[in-house]
Amino acid sequence: MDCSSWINTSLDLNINPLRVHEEVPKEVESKLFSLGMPKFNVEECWESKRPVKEESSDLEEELKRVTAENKKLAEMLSVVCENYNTLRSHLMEYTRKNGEKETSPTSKKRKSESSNNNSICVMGTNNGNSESSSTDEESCKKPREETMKPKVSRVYVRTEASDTTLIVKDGYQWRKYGQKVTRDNPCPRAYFKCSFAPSCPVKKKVQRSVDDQSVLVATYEGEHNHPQASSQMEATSGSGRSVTIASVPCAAATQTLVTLDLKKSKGSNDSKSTKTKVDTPKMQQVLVEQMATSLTTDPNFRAALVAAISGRLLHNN
DNA sequence: CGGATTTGACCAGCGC
DNA sequence: GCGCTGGTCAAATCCG
Repeated sequence: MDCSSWINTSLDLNINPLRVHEEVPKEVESKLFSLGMPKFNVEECWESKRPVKEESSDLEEELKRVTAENKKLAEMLSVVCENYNTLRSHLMEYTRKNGEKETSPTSKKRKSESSNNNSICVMGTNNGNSESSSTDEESCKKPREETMKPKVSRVYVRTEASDTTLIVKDGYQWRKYGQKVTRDNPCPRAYFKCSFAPSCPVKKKVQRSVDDQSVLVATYEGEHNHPQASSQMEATSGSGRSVTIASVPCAAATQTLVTLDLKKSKGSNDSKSTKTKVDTPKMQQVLVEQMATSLTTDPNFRAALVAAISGRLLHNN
């Protein structure tokens, strides 16, 4: 996976050379300050180098050094990305294995359901991106048979409390086949089957949360055996809500709560605004902040960054 | 008119 | 065994 496709790690160091002799660009300064970097004055850096302006060889040397550091930084960043991707894939694999372990042979239908909530996402990011299929429709109709239990994930979607529809737009096409009022919740539960592919065994239950009526709880059972049909969905669904499900492992391991306020997207017709390739914008933000924090706590990185920026300024000049 | 949704009936698991 | 409950079916209805 190419990490650059979903997180822009570019430091965007191409600062306008015209402003070099004036002051540090406000956005750069505020960015560095927000990252916990001490305010530094490029002017001072520049001035401090002026006495040696005649010694061009020194400058060139310095330039080479800074360029090398810059290159090194870029390499470090790519290594960090690689490590992150490796860890992430390991985590996904572990989560999947854990899920299979927990969903293995259970004889009783309802007992298995209660112990099967192995994957919980609080959405925004719900899991609809599974590729493999473990059961067919027939096995779903005969839960007593010794079959692999379908993977179960849960997704929480924030909507307007006044919105009575139980539609969670997740990139797949669903056909409602039933609705039931359950004992523990006065709000009806809606039952959906994936209608994009006739053989797709995935089912979805949607019900409002008892605690918070503005939160829809969508429970997914099984895994899709076809690609995501988000484009079709966006064209056919009547709901204004739009959620693109990410393949973030629904993290029974981390139980990270990420909510997506769908009210914002409701007013907007731009379906792309909530559409991300992998993660939700909030997840991206969290990841970027984590990366920024880990990087800025490294004194070596700070020094290298200052050198890289000043070097770039010199280079552009 | 065909596909999607609604809704009452039916079935099966589970606890007592 | 019986009643409760969740899940599914399928006829009726709706809607584009």
